[in-house]
Amino acid sequence: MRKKVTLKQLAKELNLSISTVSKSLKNDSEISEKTIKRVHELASFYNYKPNALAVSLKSSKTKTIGVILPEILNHFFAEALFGIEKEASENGYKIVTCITNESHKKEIEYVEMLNYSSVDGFIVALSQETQVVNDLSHFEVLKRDNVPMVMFDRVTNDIDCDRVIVDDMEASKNAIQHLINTGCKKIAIITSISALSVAKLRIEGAREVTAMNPDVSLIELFVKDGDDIESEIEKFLENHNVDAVLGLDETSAAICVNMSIKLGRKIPEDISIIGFADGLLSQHSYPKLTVVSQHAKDLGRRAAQILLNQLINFSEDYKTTTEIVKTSLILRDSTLRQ
Amino acid sequence: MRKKVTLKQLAKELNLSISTVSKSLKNDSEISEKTIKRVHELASFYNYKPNALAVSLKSSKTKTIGVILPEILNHFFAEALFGIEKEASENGYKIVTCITNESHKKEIEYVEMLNYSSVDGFIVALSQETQVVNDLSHFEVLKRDNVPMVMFDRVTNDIDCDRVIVDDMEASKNAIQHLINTGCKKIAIITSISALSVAKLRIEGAREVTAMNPDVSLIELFVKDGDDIESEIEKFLENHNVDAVLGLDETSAAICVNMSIKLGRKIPEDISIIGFADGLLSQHSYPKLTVVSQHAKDLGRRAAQILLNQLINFSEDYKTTTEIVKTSLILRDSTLRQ
DNA sequence: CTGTTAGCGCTTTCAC
DNA sequence: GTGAAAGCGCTAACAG
Repeated sequence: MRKKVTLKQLAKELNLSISTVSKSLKNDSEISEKTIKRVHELASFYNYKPNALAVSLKSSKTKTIGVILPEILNHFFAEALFGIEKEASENGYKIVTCITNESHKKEIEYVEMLNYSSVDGFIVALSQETQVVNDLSHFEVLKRDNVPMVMFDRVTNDIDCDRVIVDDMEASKNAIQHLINTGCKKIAIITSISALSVAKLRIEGAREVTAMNPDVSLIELFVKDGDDIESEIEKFLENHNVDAVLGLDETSAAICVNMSIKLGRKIPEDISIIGFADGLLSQHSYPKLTVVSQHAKDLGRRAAQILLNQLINFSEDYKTTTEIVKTSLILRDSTLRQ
Repeated sequence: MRKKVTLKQLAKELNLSISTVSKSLKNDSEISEKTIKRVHELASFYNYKPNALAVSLKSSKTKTIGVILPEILNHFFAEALFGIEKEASENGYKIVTCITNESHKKEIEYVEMLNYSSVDGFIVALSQETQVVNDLSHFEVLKRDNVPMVMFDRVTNDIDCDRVIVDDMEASKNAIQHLINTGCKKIAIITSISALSVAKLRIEGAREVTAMNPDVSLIELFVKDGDDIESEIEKFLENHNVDAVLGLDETSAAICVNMSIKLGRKIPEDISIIGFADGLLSQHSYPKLTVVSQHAKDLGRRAAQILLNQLINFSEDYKTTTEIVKTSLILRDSTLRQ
């Protein structure tokens, strides 16, 4: 099928040895100007490109990063992937993308598939199932083999690796504090992802701030997987006359906006809404949603930078870091009282 | 850093030759039961896995597909990627994902990067710039080398390869016809991607149907790259008292909904809206948007299936096909008169 | 300045 | 039943 020019063929045609051709292509000072020129000319005539596989086998570097994501339809991860891909490609690395669909089993399969030896390192966000069952043996194997790895967003402290996260607790505190500052007294937090590490931190932050404000009450709605989110939220909003909602994930937040409108609640006069969301969803909702931006693209970029740094300047006694990317509250018209 | 067990080491430890070990692991009938057992035991003790690079170099198959996408933040492509990844991984293939960001130059770089020889085949959706300048030489090189390739959604007829597309013209016709059937007389088509092949087909379809209905008028708004889409659309809706809009891309459609509300137009009493959109955006807009679904996931899956079929049963005289995936109009509450 | 050689880890043919 | 040897395409140490 595909027949590609090799050093061997160039060498034969030029009546040179393979190694001379190889060195010439690298403009090795050992080789005469004239030979270098001849070699380059024939090489570009045939559009010669070294076989990446052979180079990798020799050098045991693939210039490839394995990226393991729980989802891709979620805008957060799409954006993170975008950041990772950008950083990687700018540094001459490719990425192979694996989507676990929140499955622990698939995560294990992917890690095993990529470890032999098609990638130089990993960037991973844990699947929901992995976080629930808390079985990390597949990553322990990687660490034992000293494979560079950085986790982002969905991380664990049980594996010693670099981490890039958002300060979810702080972000949540700020959001709740902002609601309190603008006069809200009866605040709801709503989410369908309460099992995730990130959601737990957001919940904790919300509780902490409300605990410090005795005149403010906090009501929590955790929609279970499989429940009909829309109707659960609608019911909840009907039964609890809250004056503010913090949606802990994009979907919950967007649904809160729509259901409030449906129930005839005026935003922001009757109800203030903030969401953890970055996506188009919130930019194009009406009214536009005030959001806690997690800067997913930056998270991804940063994770890639840290990994690339490890790949390029590897040293035996590497110290692991946890980097916290700042979130920000992006105020958008009219989901908040002034 | 990473020290992996090789056949060589197993062979040494077992006092066997490399080839015997290799055959044993494949349960070759030439080898004695006893040896096979010993080998398997030691192999699983060391958790031996063959080095993928070496296998690939030998077989010149990488079990990897190169996926070249113009964007990933666009839900359509995220969904297509999801479909591709799913199909690929179910068949033991990995994907390397490249995002051109609509740049022709990056597209060329990626194709060259992957062609030597890290992927077995390509799945590509052309970048906007490539469609505009219509320079396809990088793909011609691939075809000359007989590299399996399938294009989807953003395709060209100038390269002889498999294609998976949506019948954009038909879809557009159906949408416009639906608007006409529900009594709309002054219809607008709005888009910010008028340069793309897909948009051109949608425009053509709309024109064709309206031409056949003399009492219906069609008004077109093509927002240029770089313009402020929101205000352009707002201005347009203010100046043209249309009773229906077909948004040719998700963003345009969502903005039409929001701007109509902002301008006090009642949906669907004053204005009916349909959009080419699959995303959460439309599912969670309020009122929910009626959409032409492009079934992006199926497009991706199908593209992958066709490519995998080529990779697995390759024959010299392969006939190229263009497959058309059906679209469907998904009616959602209240953006359309009944 | 150029060539020989060994080797990355594996598969496969051919001897023994 | 088992092993030696060649080769995938490349790099690099070492000879000449």
